[in-house]
Amino acid sequence: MPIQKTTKGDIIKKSIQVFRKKGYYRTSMADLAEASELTKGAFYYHFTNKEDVMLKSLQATRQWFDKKIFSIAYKDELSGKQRLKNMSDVLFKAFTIEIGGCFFANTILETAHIEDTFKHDLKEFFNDWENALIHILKSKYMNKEAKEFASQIMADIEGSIILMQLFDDKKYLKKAIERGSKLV
Amino acid sequence: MPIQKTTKGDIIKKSIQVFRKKGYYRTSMADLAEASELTKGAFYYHFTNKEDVMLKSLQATRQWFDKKIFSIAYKDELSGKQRLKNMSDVLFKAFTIEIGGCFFANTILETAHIEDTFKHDLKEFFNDWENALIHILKSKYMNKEAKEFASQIMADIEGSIILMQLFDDKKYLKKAIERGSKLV
DNA sequence: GTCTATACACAGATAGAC
DNA sequence: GTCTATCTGTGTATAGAC
Repeated sequence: MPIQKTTKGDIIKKSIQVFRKKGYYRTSMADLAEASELTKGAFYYHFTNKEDVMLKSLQATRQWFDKKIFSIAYKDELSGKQRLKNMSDVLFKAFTIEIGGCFFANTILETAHIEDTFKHDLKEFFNDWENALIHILKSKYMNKEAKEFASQIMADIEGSIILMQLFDDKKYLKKAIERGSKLV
Repeated sequence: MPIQKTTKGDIIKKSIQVFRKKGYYRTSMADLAEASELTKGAFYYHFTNKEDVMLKSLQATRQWFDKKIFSIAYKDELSGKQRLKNMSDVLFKAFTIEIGGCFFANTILETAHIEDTFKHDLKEFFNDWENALIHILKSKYMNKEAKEFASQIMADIEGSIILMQLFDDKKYLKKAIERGSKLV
C-alpha cells in the first residue's frame, strides 16, 4: 500500500467549502484544486470532471446530515421535545459554522432550472429531513398534520437562512428554530 | 425623435426572465442579447456591462413589487385580512407564473458571499415586503410581535419556493401562504 | 500521484463599418 | 442604433514528462 498524500475524502471536504461559498457554476476547477493544494492536473487524477466533484460533495454532505443530525430523531428513548431540541442545536451549527448557509438550498436555486444532474440527491436530503421531523411529530399529531408541520419547519428554516445571509444576522435562523421547537 | 426599435424597458423585461431562469453568473451577455433579439454589439449600446443589466433588472422588479403588491398593504379602507389575502394572491402569481421562483432569493444565494454589488437592492426588497406585512399585522399585534410574524411569513414563503422548485409542486407555496393568512 | 504545458471553447467587452 | 469582427481572459479538460 503506497502512502497517499492527499485522500479523496480530504479533497471532498475542501471542495464542499468552496462550493458552499461560491456556488457550483462560479467555482472553477482551479479553485477546487487550489483549496486542496493541488494543481489542476493532479486534481483531475481524482475526479473525472466538475459534475463528479459536485455529486460526491453532495453525497458526502447528505451522509453527514443523516449520521449526525437526522439520526437523532430516531433515538426514541428521549422525549420528542428533547430530540427536536438536540437536532436543532446541531442543525444551527451546521448552517452557521461555515460560510454559505445550506449547501442543498443553494444548489437548488442555482441549478434546478438548468439541469437535473443533482436533483436526486437534493430531493433525498429533504426527504430524509422531512422523515426525521415526521417521526418526531407523529407522537403528538396525526399523520397528515405531522407532514404539514414538517414542511413548515423546513421551509421556515430554509427561508430564514436566506434572510440570515442577506442581513448577516444569525437571529433569523435562531428564531425559526425556536418557532419549530414550539410545535412539539 | 427617431423611432426606437428596441426600448430599454423591453430589454430589461426579457433580461429578468433570463436571469430568473439561469441565474446571474450562468447567464451570458450572448443569452441576454439573444432574448431581446439583438446582437452582442447592439446590446452593449444599451448597457455598460452585465452588472449594469442585473442592477437595472433588480430595480425594475423591486418597483413592480412595490407598485403591484406591497402597495396593497396600505389600502386601509379594506380589512387587514382582506389586504393580506389580496397581496398573497398576486404574490403567488408573481412567484409561479414565470419560471425561476423568487428573483431576489436566487440572487442572494448566488452572489451574497461573492460580492456586495446587489446587496442594497436585495435588502430593500425584503425591507419593503416586511414593512408592508408589519403595517397589516400592527392592527392585531404589538410592534415587536408584528415584526416577528412578518419575518416568519417571509421566511416560510421563501423556503417554500425552494421546495416548490425542487419537487415541482406549487402546493408548497400555496400552503405557506395559507399559514401566513391565518396570522391575521 | 503530481507536475507542466497546452488545446479548445466561450465569456466579457470594444472597435469601427453601415 | 445595429451590425461584424476581434481582442483578451478564463474555463474545462487532456497529454505526457517525472
